[in-house]
Amino acid sequence: MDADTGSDQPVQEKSAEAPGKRLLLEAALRLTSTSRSLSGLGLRELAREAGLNPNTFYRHFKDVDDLGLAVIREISSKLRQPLRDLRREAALRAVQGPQTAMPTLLGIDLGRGRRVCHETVHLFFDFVDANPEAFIIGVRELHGASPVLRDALREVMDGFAVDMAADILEFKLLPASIEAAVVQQVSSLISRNLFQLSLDYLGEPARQASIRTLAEEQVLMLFTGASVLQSLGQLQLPVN
Amino acid sequence: MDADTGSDQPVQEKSAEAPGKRLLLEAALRLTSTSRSLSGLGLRELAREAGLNPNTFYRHFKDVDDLGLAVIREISSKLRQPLRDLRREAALRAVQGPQTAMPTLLGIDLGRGRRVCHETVHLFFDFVDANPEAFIIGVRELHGASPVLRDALREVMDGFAVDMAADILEFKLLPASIEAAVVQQVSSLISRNLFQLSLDYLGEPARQASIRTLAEEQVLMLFTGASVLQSLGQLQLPVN
DNA sequence: TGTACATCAGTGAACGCGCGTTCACTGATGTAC
DNA sequence: TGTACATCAGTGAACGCGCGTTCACTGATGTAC
Repeated sequence: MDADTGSDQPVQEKSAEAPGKRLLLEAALRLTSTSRSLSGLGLRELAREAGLNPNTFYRHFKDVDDLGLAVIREISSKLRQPLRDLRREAALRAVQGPQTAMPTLLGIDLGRGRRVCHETVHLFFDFVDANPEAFIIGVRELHGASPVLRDALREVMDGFAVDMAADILEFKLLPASIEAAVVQQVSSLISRNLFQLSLDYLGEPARQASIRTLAEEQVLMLFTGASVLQSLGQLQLPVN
Repeated sequence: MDADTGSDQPVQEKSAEAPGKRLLLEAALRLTSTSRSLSGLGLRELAREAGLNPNTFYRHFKDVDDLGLAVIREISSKLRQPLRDLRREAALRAVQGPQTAMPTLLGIDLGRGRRVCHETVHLFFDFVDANPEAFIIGVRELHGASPVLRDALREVMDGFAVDMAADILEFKLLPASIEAAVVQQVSSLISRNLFQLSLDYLGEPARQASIRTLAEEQVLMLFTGASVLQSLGQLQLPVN
C-alpha cells in the first residue's frame, strides 16, 4: 500500500527535502510576513516557531543569513516562472479577444491595449492573492538592509520586466515603431509599480477592487504616454 | 568673544536640544543608512556609536522604537517642506521659461511640460544628493516591518504627492480639462517613482546622470499618457 | 549679590536573560558484502 | 537474507557573551528668596 511516495507530485526541486528544513523555512515565512524583517530573525526564535530543537537549525543552514537566502530562492521560484506563464496567458487571451470599436491614436488600438492591461493586471493580483507572503517579503527585502538579498530580489523583478518586454515585442502589443529600449524601460516601470501596488493591495483589503482598477489605469497611462512621445520623436532615453 | 551662541543659526525646532540626544540621533542615521534597519538597532550599539554611556539613552528616549519615531520625525521635517519649496521653485522657473517651438498635442504644450519635468527632476535629485541618509532610511522603512514607521513615512510621501498636485493645478501645468482626481493620481505615481529612483541613484553613483534622464522621461510619459487618455475620455479611475 | 535647592544630562556597576554556538549523544535509514 | 557500518536529522545540556534595564551617584545649570 501507499505506492505514491512523492514521485507524481508537482516536481520537487531537490528530491526529498528534510521535514525539519521545510518547517524552518515555513516558520521564517510566517514570522517575516507579519511584522519582522528577514535579517532580524533569530535562530532560536525560528526553531521555536517551527517546533524544533534550536540545534536542528545547524543541520540545514550555516547561519541565519543562509536561511534568508534560501527563503529568497524559494520566493523567486514561486514568483518568476509562474508570473511569466500567467502573463503570457493574459497576452494570448487579450490578443484573441473580439474586435471592438475603440478609438485609435497614432496607430495604437486602445481597445486592445486596454484588454491586455485588464487581463495582465487581474491575473497578477489573483497571483498576489495566492502568494501573499512572497510579495510582502519580496518587496520588503528589495529595499531592505541586506545587499545580498536585495540583489537576489532585484534579479527576480528585473526578470519579470524583461519577460514582459519580450512578450510585448512577440505579441506586438505596442506599435512596431516603438524602440525595444523604450519597451524595456516601460516594462521596468510597470513591473516596479505592480510590485509596489501589491503591498497596498495586501495591506488594505477594503480597497482591493480600487487598487486593481488603479493599476490598470496606470499601466495604460504608461503605455499610452510612451507610444505618443515616441511617435512624436520626443523620447530621449539615456544611453545606459 | 564668541557671541554667536546659536541664536542666528537656521531656526531650531525645539530650543536647545541636548547634545547627547543629537549624538544618538546622528548615530542612528549613520548606522541605519549603511546596512541596518531602524528596528534592528540596539541601544548599546547606538550609545557606542555615539560615544556615550548606554544609560544616557534613557535620558532622551523611552526605548528603541521611540528613537525610531524621532528619527522619522527628523527625516520628515528634512524632506517635506524643503521638497515642497524646491518644487514650487521648479514650477515657477519652468513657467517663466522662454517660448519654444515644440509640438503640441491635444492642447498640451510639450515644450513647457518637458521644462517642468526637467526642473523638477533635477532639483529633486540635487536634494537627494544633499540628504542621502534621509532618502535611504525613508524608502527602506516605508516598506519596513514596523507599521508605525511605515504610516509616518507614507504620510510624508503622500504629502509630497498632494503638494505636487496642488502646484500642478495652481500653475496650470496640465490642461484644465484634466480632472483633479487624475492629477492627484498621476502625482502619487510620480512621487512613488521618484522616491524609488532615489535609491537607485544613491546606490549606483556611476549611473546618476542616466537615472536623472530616465526619471525625466518617466515623468513626461505619465503626464502625457494621462493627458491623452483623459482627453479621449478613456480614463476610468476607481471611485475610491 | 549670595545661598540653598531642584532639575537634569551623563556616569559606572550590576542584574538576569536570551542569544548563537558547541559537544556528545540517539535512532532511523541506506548501503556493502 | 542477514550483519556491520556509515550517514544524517534531530536531541539536550552547557558555554560565554552582549543585550536591555535598574540603581545610586556626580556635576553643571537654572531658579527662589
